[in-house]
Amino acid sequence: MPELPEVETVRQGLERLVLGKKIAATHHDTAKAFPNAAQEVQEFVIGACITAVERRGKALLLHLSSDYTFLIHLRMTGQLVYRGEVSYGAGHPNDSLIGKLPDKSTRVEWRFDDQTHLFFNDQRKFGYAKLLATPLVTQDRFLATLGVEPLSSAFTFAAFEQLLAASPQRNIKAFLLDQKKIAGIGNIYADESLFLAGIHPQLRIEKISPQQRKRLFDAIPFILNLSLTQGGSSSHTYIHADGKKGTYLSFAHVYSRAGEDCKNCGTPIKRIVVASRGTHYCERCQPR
DNA sequence: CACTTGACCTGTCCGC
DNA sequence: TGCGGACAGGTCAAGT
Repeated sequence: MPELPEVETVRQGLERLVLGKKIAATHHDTAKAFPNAAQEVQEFVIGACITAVERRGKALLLHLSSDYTFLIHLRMTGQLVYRGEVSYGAGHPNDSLIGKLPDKSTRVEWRFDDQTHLFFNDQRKFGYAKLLATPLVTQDRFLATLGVEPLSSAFTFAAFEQLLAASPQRNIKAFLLDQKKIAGIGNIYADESLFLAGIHPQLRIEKISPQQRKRLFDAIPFILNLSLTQGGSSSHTYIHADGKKGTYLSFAHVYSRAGEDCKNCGTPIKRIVVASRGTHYCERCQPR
């Protein structure tokens, strides 16, 4: 569920909380979550400092002073949570923080030399944190094929139209979810941007009018930025780097609102399956 | 080759 | 209350 705004919010939190910290130890539970050899970790991680925190699509990059980089993907339920020495008691204003760490969902733990910790928690074990030599990061199979960043200056209407023109037969929702076209849109923001653009999620791209294309092009950065200003969307598994929750879903237009009234016209929001994903839309505002 | 589908996991919620 | 089944979405390998 972490999509671009959630991952970017985590990135900003990590930049504030762990930039410059020196790694004293690491611990991990499964080879899948952290596939590197112990020898490699000992040599390039222990004693190294975090020099930069970058985001590409939904992936995070923790650059180290050793010229190695952790490529971290949260996938569905991954969380990166920093804990200092402070412990919050019940009833404290920060009681929205998830509980004591590490817990049974902890996959990786980084301990810094000031005795604070960064935890990578992942209930469903889809995510990973892998160590790569920094010059090889851009060659990673996932990163190398990622599409345009929708909040960058490279995402122009001309570029968007060119991408659409290359997939005339595809339905628009599957296109939006394809990270090789545009990087960072997931199920929530695909549904929300299609609602704002008034486009049916199953509409084939060749059937989308020039006006609708422009509305969709405008809606994508609009909705991503709106969510970003709210600190990302919230579900029971998404959490900030400091352990607090986001708020966006509380005012989603269609996502997760099946059966509820459309905020535009009052028609009940429908839920269908498109590209194997739950898909929410208003059949009146988003005609086929 | 472009695209679609099922698998990967585990916790939660709903109906019986 | 317990239990089975649907559901949650990001990406990749396998299939069309």
